[in-house]
Amino acid sequence: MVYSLSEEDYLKAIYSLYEEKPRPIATSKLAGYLSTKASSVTEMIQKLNEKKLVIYQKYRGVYLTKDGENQALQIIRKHRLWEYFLVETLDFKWDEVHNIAEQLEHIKSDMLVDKLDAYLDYPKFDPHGDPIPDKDGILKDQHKILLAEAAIDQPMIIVGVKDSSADFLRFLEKKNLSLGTIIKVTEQEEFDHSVSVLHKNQEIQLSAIAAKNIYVQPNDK
Amino acid sequence: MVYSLSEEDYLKAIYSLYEEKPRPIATSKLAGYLSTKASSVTEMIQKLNEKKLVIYQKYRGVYLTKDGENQALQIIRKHRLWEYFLVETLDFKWDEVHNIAEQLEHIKSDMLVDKLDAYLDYPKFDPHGDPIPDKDGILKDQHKILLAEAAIDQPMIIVGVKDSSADFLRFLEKKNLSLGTIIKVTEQEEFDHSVSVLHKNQEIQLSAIAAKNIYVQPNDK
DNA sequence: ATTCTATTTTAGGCAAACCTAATAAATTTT
DNA sequence: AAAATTTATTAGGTTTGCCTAAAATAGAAT
Repeated sequence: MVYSLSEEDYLKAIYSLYEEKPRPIATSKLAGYLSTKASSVTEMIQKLNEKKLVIYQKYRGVYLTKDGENQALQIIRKHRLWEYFLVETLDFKWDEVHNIAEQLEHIKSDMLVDKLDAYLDYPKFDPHGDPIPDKDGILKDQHKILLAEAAIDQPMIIVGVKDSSADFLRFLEKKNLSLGTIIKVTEQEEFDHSVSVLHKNQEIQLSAIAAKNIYVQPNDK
Repeated sequence: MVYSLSEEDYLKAIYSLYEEKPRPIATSKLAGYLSTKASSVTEMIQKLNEKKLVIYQKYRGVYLTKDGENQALQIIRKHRLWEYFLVETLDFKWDEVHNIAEQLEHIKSDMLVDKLDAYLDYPKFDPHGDPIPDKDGILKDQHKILLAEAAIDQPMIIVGVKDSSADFLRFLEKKNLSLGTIIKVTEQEEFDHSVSVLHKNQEIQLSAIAAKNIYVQPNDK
């Protein structure tokens, strides 16, 4: 089955929303997330309900069926693969890719997704550190933690950011930190919770605020 | 200004149509090309006329304004860049890329086009041998000729095909011929106009029909 | 020059997705 | 538990892009 751009946006939105908040998603939550009106949401989820992509009961919110979830995962897969492509292949910055990926995720071609995936060498995480679902919709889980919580002297790899504002990404660039950078916490300051990290024999100072916005993962595997 | 998917399709169609047939394009020509009805075409070109992208006069057909032509060229630029990307980077076959590029050409991001162009190293021709307009909409002209018309013993490079059916492309593959292959005509048969070409010390026989569907260019550049 | 034919335009509708305003249901407050 | 408030749904419109059928025009044939 092939779905409209709007239908795809709704499926993705529902999935995204219940990663944090619990299922059934309220109509108003969706309307807020999609910058649309509650009445438009009601209309659309009724349609998706008929297509058996969601379970919807009047006044009780909505959640995805297995089928709807698979669809959502495939869209998210495409979104994140394209983000990875934009950053790794075309040299975009982390914060520039979202809008473009929002468009690219709707391109319909299984072959394209497969070939892109292969070309990128089957990446497991996108540039923001979020996992990329595989062909079957399976997500590798992340084990990512905040740099602020990393143990001293353990080699870590930067896998993403929590704050993906242009300001923060520029800040990281200035400090020579980016996706894939391998660092080691050498010191944690008691009084302001700032940290010192070592990167290629260079000592870098990061405030608590910065350290709480960088995701890292133990560098083994 | 940003235009709808349909508007873009119409602009591109008008441009494509008057590469062959003369300007003003008839409503029915456009309808045929776009697989839509004449009444729909009338409606749309009236809208494009108001937006000053085309000049339209009742019953007398339509042609592009300078602005409309620039828009069309930018869409064609995107289409052909993406085709080049799909074939060169993702290893698609020539005949598989058109539908996907039809979708990708509508992605809106100047930066994406620039970066893609740079990544591909500013290609001048797409995999079918058609020229890719540059940022300013300038087309390099091709000097491509049919293999059937190539002089004997002059090294030529395959730059495209006229027939891009799956059948023909498979045929070429079987003969070990593809985009960029360098060949030399060694013999032209008088009686059936078939040709013999040399490719890496291998003699290949091609019928007149085949030779009339392969575009080549002198291999100097 | 008039008639015939083919093309084009206009008129009137339809579906998708959105909107505002009115109503209905659920939830919270008293 | 009733009233008040918040949230959700329905009703009725709008826009975009398509369609069919009817009317208008242009071009060809007599």
